[in-house]
Amino acid sequence: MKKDTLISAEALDAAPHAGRRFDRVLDAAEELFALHGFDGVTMRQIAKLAQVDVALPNYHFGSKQGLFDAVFHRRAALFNLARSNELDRVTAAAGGAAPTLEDILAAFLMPIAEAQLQSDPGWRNYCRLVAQVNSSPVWVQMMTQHYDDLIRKFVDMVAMALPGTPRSDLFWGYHFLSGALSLSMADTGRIQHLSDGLCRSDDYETLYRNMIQFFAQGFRGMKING
Amino acid sequence: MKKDTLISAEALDAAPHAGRRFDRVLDAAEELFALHGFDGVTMRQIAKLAQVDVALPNYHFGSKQGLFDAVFHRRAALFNLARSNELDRVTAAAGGAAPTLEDILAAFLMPIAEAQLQSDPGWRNYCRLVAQVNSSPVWVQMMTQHYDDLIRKFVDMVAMALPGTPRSDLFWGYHFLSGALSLSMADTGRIQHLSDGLCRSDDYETLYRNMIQFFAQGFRGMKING
DNA sequence: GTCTATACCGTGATAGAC
DNA sequence: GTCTATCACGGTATAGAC
Repeated sequence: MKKDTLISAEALDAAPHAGRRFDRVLDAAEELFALHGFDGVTMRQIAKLAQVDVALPNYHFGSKQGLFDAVFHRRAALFNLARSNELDRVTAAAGGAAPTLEDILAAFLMPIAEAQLQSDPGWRNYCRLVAQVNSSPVWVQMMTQHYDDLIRKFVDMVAMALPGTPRSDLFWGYHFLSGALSLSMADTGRIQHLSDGLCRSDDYETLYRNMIQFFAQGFRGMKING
Repeated sequence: MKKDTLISAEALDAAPHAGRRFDRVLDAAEELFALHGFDGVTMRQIAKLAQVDVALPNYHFGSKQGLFDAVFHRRAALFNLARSNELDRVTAAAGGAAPTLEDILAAFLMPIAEAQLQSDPGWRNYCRLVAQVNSSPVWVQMMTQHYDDLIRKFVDMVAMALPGTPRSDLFWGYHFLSGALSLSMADTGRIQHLSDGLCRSDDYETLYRNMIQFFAQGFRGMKING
């Protein structure tokens, strides 16, 4: 079996259940929550977009909160797996030595770039959702719930690539990376507008290529600090 | 007259109108919008927190949207002035030469650090609000409305400090900075939790000191790219 | 088991009376 | 400038159709 994408598309978009009411509700909720947040969306809007009855989302997911959780959960597992696998891959590829910062950053970021590059808007919507959750004092806990393990793994690998750098500095570095990544996932189009079209918001390749280089330099700069 | 803060506190927190119903509504709205976003807050909640009648916010601001705009607007002008002044100050201090990247970043960031360090929670709340607006596809336009001029000024100064770097790269660099800044303003406490307390979320001094160094390195790294 | 129609009850924004 | 009445809309429970 050929595997040409980091996130197996079959796992989700071409799933045997696709198109069924249950999944239409999830897709509709994902799209609307991504744009307007939890409170900006009503169950009635979701039901309408999914072309199902108002009561159906509640039947399947118990409550609005339950639906939101299900939406967030659905792709988190796939994201974690893809990114964790990539981190393992570069570790293995480096033999016994520590992988380069660039390789670690690429492993951490490229599954996200790939998700945003999909023609299907589902992953892009999910990314937007993550971005909003990550910036909200009341919703962040969903991030810690689903992504802490992966992030600790990432920080540990950066630590190996930069021996001697204080661990707290590495976490600050991750904080900066997380912010930049979060804003990139939000995909608001602001950078395109701000740069008068010089940077294209849908040019994810350039975005992430620059990001890897930029943050590798940033992390290396912390080593001097002491 | 002694001026010991970048943002004059008198301009707002000790204003002659403080404590009046009109201002109590703005303060209450700021606090609630900052935590829950536009749709996560009801006019009744705002009125209750401000200890005014439900109808008063509408009387003064026309609508919920009008109130939100007023809240966002109120501190934007002060922020812009403080940060723009700082940029001018480092330009002047450098004589004819270009200021260093570190000085430019400090001028851009320190007024925000200072805002978050205020004992009064108003500025911290406002920062959170900005962070959420900045990450939302439907609300970003408020950022461009209020902050584009300042950001272009910042990018122009970075361009002078890094001659030869492609302008698009500088905008990508700003995009990364904006993300990191945005997440810092969101002040969700995640970095503290993630680092097991190694980084304290309220340690704004360390945060911004690291940020200046980290991003100066990042920006310099783009020059190599070509 | 899967889904629809509908009813319930609380709450929202706002207009108009005071 | 303040308060109240109104009416639409919110999430959800339930009864029963397929």
